[in-house]
This record gives sequence, C-alpha cells and structure tokens, in this order.
Amino acid sequence: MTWLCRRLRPHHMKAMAIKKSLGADALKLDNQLCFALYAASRAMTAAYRPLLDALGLTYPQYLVMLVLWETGGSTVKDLGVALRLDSGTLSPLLKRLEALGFVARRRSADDERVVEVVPTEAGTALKQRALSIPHELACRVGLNERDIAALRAELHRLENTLSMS
Amino acid sequence: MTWLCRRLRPHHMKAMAIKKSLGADALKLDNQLCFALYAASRAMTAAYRPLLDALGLTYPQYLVMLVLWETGGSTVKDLGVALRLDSGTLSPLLKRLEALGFVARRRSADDERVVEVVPTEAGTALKQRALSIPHELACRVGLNERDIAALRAELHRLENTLSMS
DNA sequence: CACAATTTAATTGTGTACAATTGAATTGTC
DNA sequence: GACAATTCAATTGTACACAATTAAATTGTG
Repeated sequence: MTWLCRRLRPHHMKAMAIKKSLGADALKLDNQLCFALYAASRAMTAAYRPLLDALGLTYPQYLVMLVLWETGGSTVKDLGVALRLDSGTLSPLLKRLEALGFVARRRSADDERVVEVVPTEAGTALKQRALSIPHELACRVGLNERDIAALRAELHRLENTLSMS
Repeated sequence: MTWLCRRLRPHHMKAMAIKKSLGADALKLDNQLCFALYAASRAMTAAYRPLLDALGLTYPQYLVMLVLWETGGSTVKDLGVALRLDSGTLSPLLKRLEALGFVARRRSADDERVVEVVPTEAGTALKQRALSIPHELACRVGLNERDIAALRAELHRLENTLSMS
C-alpha cells in the first residue's frame, strides 16, 4: 500500500483521502461511523437502564410509552411508523406492556384489522415518574442544549438519508 | 404549563430552556437524542444488511471480523473490550462464525481460561470482498469525509461520557 | 504450600430486532 | 356483488444484547 506515498506532497490531500477510503485503514474498527453509532446507541440505552428499571420498563417499552403519552393512544401500525418497528417486534412487546398493566389493546370497531393501544390509568400515571428522566440524561451526556439539538438533527438527517431506498 | 410564559421576554431564553427541559416537550419522542441515536443506528445496520448478506455475515459478525482482520487474531475477552460485548453475546456468535468456517477457536496454551479466536483462510479471504463496503456506505450517508469524521468523533466522545461511572 | 479472591468463557433466561409466513379484514375493479 | 389485491397484526424462526449464574483456571496472600 505504499506505491503512491513517495509522490505525495501537501496539495495531494485528495489523493490521500481516496487512498485512505480504499486502503488498509478503511476496514479499521475505529474508523467506522457505523460502529461509533452502534456503540454510542448501546451506551445510551445502558445509561437509561437504571432509571427505567425503577419504572419497570425496558428501553423499547419506554419508547412506546413516550408515543402513547404524547398521543393519548395509537395503533400498532402507527407505533411502528413512529418507532420504525414492525409487528414482529411490537406484538410481543405490547403483550408484555399489557401484562404489566400499562396499556390496553382492543380491535378497532371501524376496522377489525387494526389494534388500538391505549395507556391504562397506571400507564398514564407512570408519565409523572418519567418526567425527570430527560433532564437526568441530558446532564449525563455532557453537552449543552444547543449541541444536543444539533447532534439530534444530524442523526435524524442521517437516518432519513439511509432509509430512503 | 403556561404559568411562566406571560412574563417571558427575549432575554429570558435560559428560563425557556429550563422550562422546556422540565415541560411538556421534554418527553416528546422526536426531542429525544436517545431515539435519534437508536433509529439512526438501526438504519445504518439495515443499510449494511444487503452488502453483508452477500458475504454471509450479520452486522455484529462483520464487526468481529473487522477486529480479526486488523489484529490477525484475538481473544474472547479482547473482542469484548473492542466491541463492548460480553461473553454472553460473543460465545454463541463466535460459535456461528466457526460453523461458517470463518474463524477457529482454541484454548490458550499459556492460560487455559483464555480462548483465542483466529480467522481461518476463508475468513481472511473474506476481507478482500469486504474492502469495497466502507466506500459504498460512505456514499450512502451523504456526508463528506470531514463531516463523517466529525460525527464519528462526536459519537465516540458521547459513548465515553456515557460509559464512565 | 494452602486457599481465598479474581479472571475468563460458557450457559441460562428474558427481551428485543427482523425476515418470512399466515390469516383475517378491507379495498379496488370489473 | 364477486374476487383479486392489499392491509394489518400475529406468529415462527434466527440472531443478537445483557443480567445472572456456573465452572474451570490462575493469582495473590499469609
């Protein structure tokens, strides 16, 4: 991989960038954006875990409750759109939330295919205990409001770019 | 949630930020950095899937192979340190990689507790077919080299901050 | 040396993710 | 109004993640 290096001068940075993207470093773990994302996402979930344990929720269950608190009730399909999850993930997850007493499920009267998911009284009450979580996490991440918003926007852009075809 | 708004003037932005972090929007799904991370990470994995299918690897298996290509061989423990995964995840994953013929496992002669993991010839050969993947993904993410590096660095910082203590 | 504490991988059990299939309900088209 | 195509949720099967436990090997200490 040294066949070009001998010729390189400062104004050949573009050539170096090309070389790098095709070269030995391209497969290095710590150069992968995908791994930085994967590791950061799991670290974030781990940071939520002790707080959510106190509520009796897992992290994906918490995301479902966020949607239900925001909407007052949804369908399996709309939860899937909001959270980018399919029924293969949501059906058993919602069954567990129902067993915990946090949501109720019923077939829609209008359309028997649709299952409506509504927070129970206990599920709604849980929101008060969750109110302090975002602030606690914001402290943990060590970024100010503006930087958090910027990173969030960047990640939303990235997700949109990746998920279109 | 309107008890303070009446008094707000432009120079009270800090008060608004505090209000927001404790207010109704704090639990909105799309305001969560955690969800932006979670969704982007899954979208990234989904973008890798068709490319890795061609190699017969899942995404976590690909990460293991990245480490093995880089090091020439590792141990279960060191793979866990590199990938932030424990033996509960790695043991069955490595068993599958072994069944696929991409790695070999053997107890260390020095220390019988340690299991060494080495790429087989087929596993090493796979690297050539993976060389084009980083570039293909870089095109998909729609960011230039500099922005990718900046986002990667920001995510590494975030992971480190979250995982300490 | 004895032996308690530690390290290392594997195992067990729970809960996601996601592809593929199934089956029931609805919609579009003639 | 039949009926093919579509939509929706659930199920099945595979593969992570991760907490907790187990068991073997090694290290540290008196």
